[in-house]
Amino acid sequence: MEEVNSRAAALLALMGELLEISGEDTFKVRAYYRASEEIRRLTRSIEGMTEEELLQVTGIGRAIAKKVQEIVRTGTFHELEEAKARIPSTLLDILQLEGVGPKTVRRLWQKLEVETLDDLEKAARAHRIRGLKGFGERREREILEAVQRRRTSGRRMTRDEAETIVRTIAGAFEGSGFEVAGSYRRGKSTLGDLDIVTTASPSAVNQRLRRTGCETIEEGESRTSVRCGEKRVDIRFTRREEYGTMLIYLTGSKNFNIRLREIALQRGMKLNEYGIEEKGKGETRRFATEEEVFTALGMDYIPPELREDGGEIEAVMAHRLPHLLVESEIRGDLHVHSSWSDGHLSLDQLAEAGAERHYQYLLCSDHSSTLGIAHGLDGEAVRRQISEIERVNRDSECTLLSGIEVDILADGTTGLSASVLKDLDLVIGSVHSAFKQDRDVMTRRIIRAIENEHIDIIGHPTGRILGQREPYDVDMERVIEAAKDGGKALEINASPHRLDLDDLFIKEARERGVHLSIGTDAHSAQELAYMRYGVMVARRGWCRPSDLLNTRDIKELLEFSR
DNA sequence: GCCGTTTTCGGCCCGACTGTTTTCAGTCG
Repeated sequence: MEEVNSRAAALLALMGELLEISGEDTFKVRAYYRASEEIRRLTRSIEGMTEEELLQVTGIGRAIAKKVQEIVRTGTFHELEEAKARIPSTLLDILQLEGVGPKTVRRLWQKLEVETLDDLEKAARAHRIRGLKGFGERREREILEAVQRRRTSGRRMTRDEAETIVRTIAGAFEGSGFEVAGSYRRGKSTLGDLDIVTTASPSAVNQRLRRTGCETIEEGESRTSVRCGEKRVDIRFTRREEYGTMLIYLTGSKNFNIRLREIALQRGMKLNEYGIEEKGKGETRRFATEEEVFTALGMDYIPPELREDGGEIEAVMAHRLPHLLVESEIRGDLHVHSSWSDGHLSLDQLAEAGAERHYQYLLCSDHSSTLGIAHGLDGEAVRRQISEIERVNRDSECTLLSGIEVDILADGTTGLSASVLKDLDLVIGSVHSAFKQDRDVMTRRIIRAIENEHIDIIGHPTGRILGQREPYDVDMERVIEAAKDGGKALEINASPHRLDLDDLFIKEARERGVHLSIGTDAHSAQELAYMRYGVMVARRGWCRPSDLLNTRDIKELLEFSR
């Protein structure tokens, strides 16, 4: 959120990592991680917060409150600077390796003077690691492999990449059900690995997995891990009558599980992935569904997308969890391209594809002509497209709305003139050039577009492309404020390569009452199905149906643009 | 380092799996 908040969150997390390597008490380490997470999620700026106000935030006590204030004043805090002087920061790269934790990092550093990935690779190749007590040949080889994997990949998966892997291994579960849990089920935009729960028999699955071409990492009766195309997949076997607790456990998040188990303890129960044990009774109650588990804990059901320990537990206790948007409430897609610019479908085919998805409308939003590569439309082409859309709409179940995705030029003006834009049903303004502008220039550029009376929606507001391009430097705080003042909408771009806005900004915009719209940015009929990703991140941002323009019927929608 | 309808001190989520262990520490989720 606020720049200073993310800085403080990063520094507190860094402190946690350094303390881990120093061999500090794990509870102290956890306290830093917890405080970091809380500050990252905070919607107000820590700048100007008093110590007493900071203490109101759960997970922040006297000591961390003072450090936070020191960060606001000086940009860092002295314990952190001391720790950094003591511990080489390059050790953090080693800590990130698969199978390498803080104790290992510390020993490699102190015994073998390993400080960098290069040092580690050399030590492994020279067989110096196997000489350490507690390490063997095998461990040395695994460390070396982890270093090499880091060098070749390490990038997180997009959701469509994850789905490809799921399709590859689905055959191994044939006959029995399986469900992808973990961050996938929580609707995260990118995924580090995949977690699968199944009631299938371990031996059958293990045997079939070997034929999928995935490499086995470990194999057991209750858990098996494989690597498919460099990505790790963890599979947990469970009995049908324990499915509910196992699914909760494997869906996470980790912090959510910790909170849930703490709540169970407070109520005299012990929760694990097999069930709930009433304290002192020694007898475990089992649950086939998640709903039953939440009920047993005295809670309403919490949808997976909210399970981040980001306020949902407090909300559910107060019975104030929002009714989240579901995909069937979406009445249309508010960002699609046709063959008039760089899309694959004609206007007739678009209308047909929309009707197949039972949509009332599709916003046809081709590029404007300033974007050369995309064969954009000029004013003349826009006029011809409008009359062509009128023709298509005469006998189509799904109405095409006339629109454009107009470039927001470097100075904040638009790539098409007002005389063209005024005749369109809805106008999306997007940044497609000059990404390197500094924060203030970029922010003012986008705000100028928001203030343009003809622009209704800001497309992919931060410009990120997952795993490829960082967001441009923009103060979303100010953009959200401007969108609120101007009554304009911010887009949730549902392309799995963008998912922009992200969930935290969605949540903030929603809380401030800013309109949001979901657009798939589809260039083909299949890509209209990206809507599910958009709904997923909207749910992660706590969106109710009324927060989205897409749930309006066509008449209400057009009122928005007036 | 944080926290309190058990507690202002003494707890802090819980279990699977691995390697090199002769009884368990480290890592992971």
